[in-house]
Amino acid sequence: MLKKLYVEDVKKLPEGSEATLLGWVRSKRSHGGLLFIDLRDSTGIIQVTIRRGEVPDGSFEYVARLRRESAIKVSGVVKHDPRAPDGVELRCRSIEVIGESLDDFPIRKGIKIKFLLDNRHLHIRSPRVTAIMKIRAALLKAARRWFEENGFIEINCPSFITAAVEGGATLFKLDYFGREAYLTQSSQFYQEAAIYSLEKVYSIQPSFRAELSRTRRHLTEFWHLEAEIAYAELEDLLEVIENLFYAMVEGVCEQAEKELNLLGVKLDPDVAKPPYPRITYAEALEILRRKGFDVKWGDDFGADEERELSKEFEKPFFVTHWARESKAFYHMPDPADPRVCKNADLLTPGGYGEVVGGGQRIHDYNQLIERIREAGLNPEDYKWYLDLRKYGSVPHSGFGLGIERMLWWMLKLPHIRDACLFPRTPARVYP
RNA sequence: GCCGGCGUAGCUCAGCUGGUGGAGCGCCGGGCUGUUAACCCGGGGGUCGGUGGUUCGAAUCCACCCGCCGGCGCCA
Repeated sequence: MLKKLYVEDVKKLPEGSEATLLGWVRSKRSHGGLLFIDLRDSTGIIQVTIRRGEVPDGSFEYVARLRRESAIKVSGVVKHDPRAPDGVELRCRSIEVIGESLDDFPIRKGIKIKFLLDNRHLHIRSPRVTAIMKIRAALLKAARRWFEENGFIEINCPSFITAAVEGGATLFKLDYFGREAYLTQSSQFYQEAAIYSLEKVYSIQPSFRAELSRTRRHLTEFWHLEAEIAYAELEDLLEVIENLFYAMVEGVCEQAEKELNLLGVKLDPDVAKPPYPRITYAEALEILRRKGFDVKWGDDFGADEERELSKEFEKPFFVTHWARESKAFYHMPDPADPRVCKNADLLTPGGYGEVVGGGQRIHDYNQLIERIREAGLNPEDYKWYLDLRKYGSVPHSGFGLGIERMLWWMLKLPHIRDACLFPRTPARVYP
């Protein structure tokens, strides 16, 4: 490796240590014979001071002309000095240019969102985006760890599919060697197939939605964490969801404390500590009606309704037993009340809304056919999915969680696209 | 898809009762040995989103189109 030390490491070295750092020139302040460089790498920023006469002939003048984001290699001595940011700086002895910026770096303070998105490939170098991506990684790591500890097997499902999960018009259609195919919007059906051998499965992969939804909580491509569990009923599922959710929040708090501080986010894991409040759809309707909303049985909640509802809670909360007409055909009708299904959404407090959706699936062959017909769909289109109910079908439940939605809530991000490296929205497929 | 907003220098914007396009920042040149995305002096930089129309004359008025932003519906 060309690089052995990182900014984070150098900041911890004792006074007088010699160190060599490779990084990028985040900014530069010139004072004639004295030059300050803020050197950036994946772990942070350190000030480098360069004095004329203390570096080899000619290199001072050369470095003084370097543009922002030039890549450099600096060797020097660690100096603890209260005048430096964080009280530490690197006094330069020699400096080498690795990759010079050929042009003025276009990203700086005060730039508006359109330009930042057009230049996302450069913007992602910012400490803020860097911190969010580290938190995202910590979140996924915590999820995998929880699944691992609880006996789940990670599976990978196809992105090219032929049938919709819910038969909507929200699929991206594509040409598959002359045949019509689509990009997946959920791995649920494949997971349901997998439980007959692996029993408890999960997957983390992109889902695609061709919805022209211009909101701060929609992407056309998002990372979908999904799980499916054999022999699990709704109650079992809710426990899985809240335990996993808590483990993910806890994991971020433990592993990304520095990044949370950098973002100015105060995240208390106790806000996600189970058990979560549970209300039924019928109860949610009551609350909304009390607040003056005109909501009828069977209506799904709009953004305003969801926001108002979420103000009633401090913790994430479940809304269970939705009206069967408002949800997809595969949800299990509740034998105790056939007007509703044994399903649940997990909503986050503070108006951030739905992050998880799931429930118990219909496992009876004839009942599923009946529900497919009721939904105005053709059972022929769901042949292999129906097959799963023909051979040793068992009760099972599953859910899907939007990774970016969870980050959006957890970090109080202004927009869900802030939770991904290269967000995809109806208006953006570049860079 | 619906409603609203915006598009002028590299960036952020002013200019909009029609009369030869401006500022701040950045950039370039010069100065400065303790700055905190420093400071001081000087300089270059434009198909005013596009097309058409009204007019002696359009960044400015009108029509259409394109692009993006914000919100709604839909959802994770």
